[in-house]
Amino acid sequence: MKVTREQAAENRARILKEAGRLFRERGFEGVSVAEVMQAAGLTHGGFYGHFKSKDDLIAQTLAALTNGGQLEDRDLVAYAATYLAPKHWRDVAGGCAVAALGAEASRATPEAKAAMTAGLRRRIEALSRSAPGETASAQRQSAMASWAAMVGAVVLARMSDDPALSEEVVSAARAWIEREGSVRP
Amino acid sequence: MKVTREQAAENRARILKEAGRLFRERGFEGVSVAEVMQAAGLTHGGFYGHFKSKDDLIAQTLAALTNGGQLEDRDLVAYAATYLAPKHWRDVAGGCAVAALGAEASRATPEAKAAMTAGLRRRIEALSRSAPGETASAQRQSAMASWAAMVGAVVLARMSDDPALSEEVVSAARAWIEREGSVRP
DNA sequence: TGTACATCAGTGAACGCGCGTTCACTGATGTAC
DNA sequence: TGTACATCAGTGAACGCGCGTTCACTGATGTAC
Repeated sequence: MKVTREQAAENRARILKEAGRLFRERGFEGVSVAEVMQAAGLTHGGFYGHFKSKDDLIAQTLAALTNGGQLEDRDLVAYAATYLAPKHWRDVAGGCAVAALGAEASRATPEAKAAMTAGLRRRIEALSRSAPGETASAQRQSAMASWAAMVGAVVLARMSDDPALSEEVVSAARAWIEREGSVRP
Repeated sequence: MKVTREQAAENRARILKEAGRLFRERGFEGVSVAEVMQAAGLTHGGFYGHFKSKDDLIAQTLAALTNGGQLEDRDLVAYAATYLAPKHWRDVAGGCAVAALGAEASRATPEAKAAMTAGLRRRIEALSRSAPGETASAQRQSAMASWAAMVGAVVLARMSDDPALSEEVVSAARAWIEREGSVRP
């Protein structure tokens, strides 16, 4: 049964949204095309009308997750507080795509890596504006180091099976970023 | 054909070693049991004489990678310089298991997570000894934040398809850790 | 030390299953008149 | 505006393949005497 062009576009968007949740939750290879389609309320056969292949879906999902919408123009320290809060780092399916899929994306197709690289550039530029430092270059350096600490802290916190240790790690990263952000050298 | 007990132990060790390389390079689901056995110079049928299942192999590989041998008792700043050097972060198959498999390990079995948690504790304790800070607690906090920044920087550097950007990120993290390590607050 | 045999590490064929992908079909949409 | 038909988004059965795992078998090892 055919469907409105508008409806088809909505379906495609829903596929991407559900793929984003499922991939972050279980990884690219832990989710089948059929599962994504079912989550979007469709059957698996229609998938190839929207995407060339599963690899294509992966690349487009990453592009949507890391380059969709505009970045909140928030202060670096405030951003770190949100990013490192339990509400964010415990929410694997709804949280940062880099922390959940960064390592896997580096082994994915060139298209997937390109999407992640573009997202990384955007994030660095957004954080640089409020990062500590005398020069633009110093600000950029702070932004990159802070971003690395945030991503790493979430990876470590999720990897730990001890909630107290997880909390210690994200708190340590938050404190470090706050200290750098308030005390300008 | 049977084989010396000693030879069997060597075979088992070789399976773990090859699994470690392959898993870091391609992820848990990107490597088959048969590939691991072939890399170890054996056939796939013998696998279940050494391990209960593929999940068991994953857990034991992670345990061997993160808890095997003793940690180099090096200075935090020196350790960061090595960890963030191109020679290390570009070597996915031979490099840090946390940066390569941390996110995937958090979705793996409880045994796998337990191995990673134990490794995390060891690493934090080792780095704490030379980390900056007035008190043991402050040192521990520095060690955790530095470790998060190292892991995150390597994840980001590998994710980027632009070598210049990758280099920028690891250098920024290195500079940050060095600055904290030399200027005691 | 030498012999006889039970043990068991490793082999390779075979299994059932779920995966990504294809394809003939359906029927509502949207266009041409 | 109304009708006739081509289009094409979505369906569901089917495909070939590679995977994790099992199992009957082999033959060198290691033990009991």
